[in-house]
Amino acid sequence: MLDVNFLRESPEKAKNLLSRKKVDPKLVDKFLRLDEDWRKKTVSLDELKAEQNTLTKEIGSSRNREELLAKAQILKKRIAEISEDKGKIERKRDEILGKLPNVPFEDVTVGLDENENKVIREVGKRPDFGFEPKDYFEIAESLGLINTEKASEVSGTRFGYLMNEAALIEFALARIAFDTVLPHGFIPVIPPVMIRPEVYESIGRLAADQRDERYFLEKDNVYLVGSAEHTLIPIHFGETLSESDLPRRYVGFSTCFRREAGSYGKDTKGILRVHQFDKVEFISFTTPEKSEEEHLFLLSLQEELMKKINLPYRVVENCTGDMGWTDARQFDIEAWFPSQGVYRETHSCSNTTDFQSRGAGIKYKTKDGKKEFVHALNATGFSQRPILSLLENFQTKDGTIRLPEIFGEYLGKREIKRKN
RNA sequence: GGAGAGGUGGCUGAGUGGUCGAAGGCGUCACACUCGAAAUGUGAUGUGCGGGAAACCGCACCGUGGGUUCGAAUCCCACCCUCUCCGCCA
Repeated sequence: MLDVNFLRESPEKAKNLLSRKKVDPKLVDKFLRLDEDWRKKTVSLDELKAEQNTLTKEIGSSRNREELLAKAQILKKRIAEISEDKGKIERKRDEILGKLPNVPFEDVTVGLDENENKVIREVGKRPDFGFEPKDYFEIAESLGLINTEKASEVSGTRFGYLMNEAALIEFALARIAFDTVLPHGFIPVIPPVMIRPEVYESIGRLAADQRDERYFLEKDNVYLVGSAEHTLIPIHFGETLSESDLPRRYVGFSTCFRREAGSYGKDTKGILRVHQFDKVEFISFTTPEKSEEEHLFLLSLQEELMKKINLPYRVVENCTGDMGWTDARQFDIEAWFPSQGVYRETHSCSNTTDFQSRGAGIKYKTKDGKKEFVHALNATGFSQRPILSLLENFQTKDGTIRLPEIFGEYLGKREIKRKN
């Protein structure tokens, strides 16, 4: 959630920045009106309670109880009334606060949607086939790597069996991702994939724009996570770290569950967009001063990964209209899909500043003893999508896949051939 | 799934209606002692919100939410969580 004091002290700035994220700036005014009202109610309620406290102490030690008790009765009623009033206002106020996403940094390109994302660089050589490249799904089916027909029979649409080399490549990618970041002090984690509603809410992942995206297990009152990030960030829920602990970095591997509500008809073929996939995720907690630097560091790790598996990619900085709810700045990495001649998102990299840590109560103690909220960052390591890009980029005319060198080490082989 | 125990400050652990934001211990910090350290002694040491230029003042917080009461850590109700034993289980 946003800092209430930021809204109080710099409402014009808040409105300006929020409107870039397509948020109605009137919400801020609405918030401030309710907030002022709330503060007034708080003052009068506190005064009455102070009165009650003194009165109550007198009753305990005094003899003319009758008189005082009558007074106390009246006070009690007034307190109940004002308290109810305050509660109502508070709920309305907080509801609006829940509708406000993190503000983007001032210099983020203002735009409506992904078409206005800023391309920062394109890296790697796109393959130059002497033939019409096939799409990953056709390749995968012919090589027995993906079965969606059976999966839809068994589980429904947007599921797939990842099979044979594809299954093994997933493990190879995960291992490459871990091996790449472990030397940088990342703590390896297999986190829980179920999360309690209060905690989910606290990190801004049940906000209006994504609530429908979550699977909820009613019987047990838990959500399935949409990313390892969701349980990795609250690994320090309610804790205060010390400045010398920062940056604190984690690398996690988990299955991710997404309902893909609202994406009906989008990418229905194949497994580019599925309800369940595995992903390696990087998380970092830093001081506010270091978070932009850390953000670039995480991005550099992602690029290192892409270079290791030789995928042509580009880096974009998301414009304000295409940023995540919790993000102040976001980069995406998009891998080349030659069959369509387009780049598709395979990674994202976000600086959520103190938006998530405020809700989750994750602080750090500065060297001079003050407590501040940490900045939290998250970035994709490898998910399943790069497998698809690999199949397309390293296909050959006879249908064999010739994988980059690193897979010799991590997969034990570099060729995927049609099984007679 | 069955049976039982329990949730109090950074930790541990007292507290069964007012004098309790909460004893004691540990830890942490400051000071003293010391060449320095350890040990010892003295003092300090929770969080959030609101008001205030500030000093400071007020309110709230003993798992969560309700209730009883002039007054609740303490009594009542519901829920959540943790632990132990049994059962089941990768």
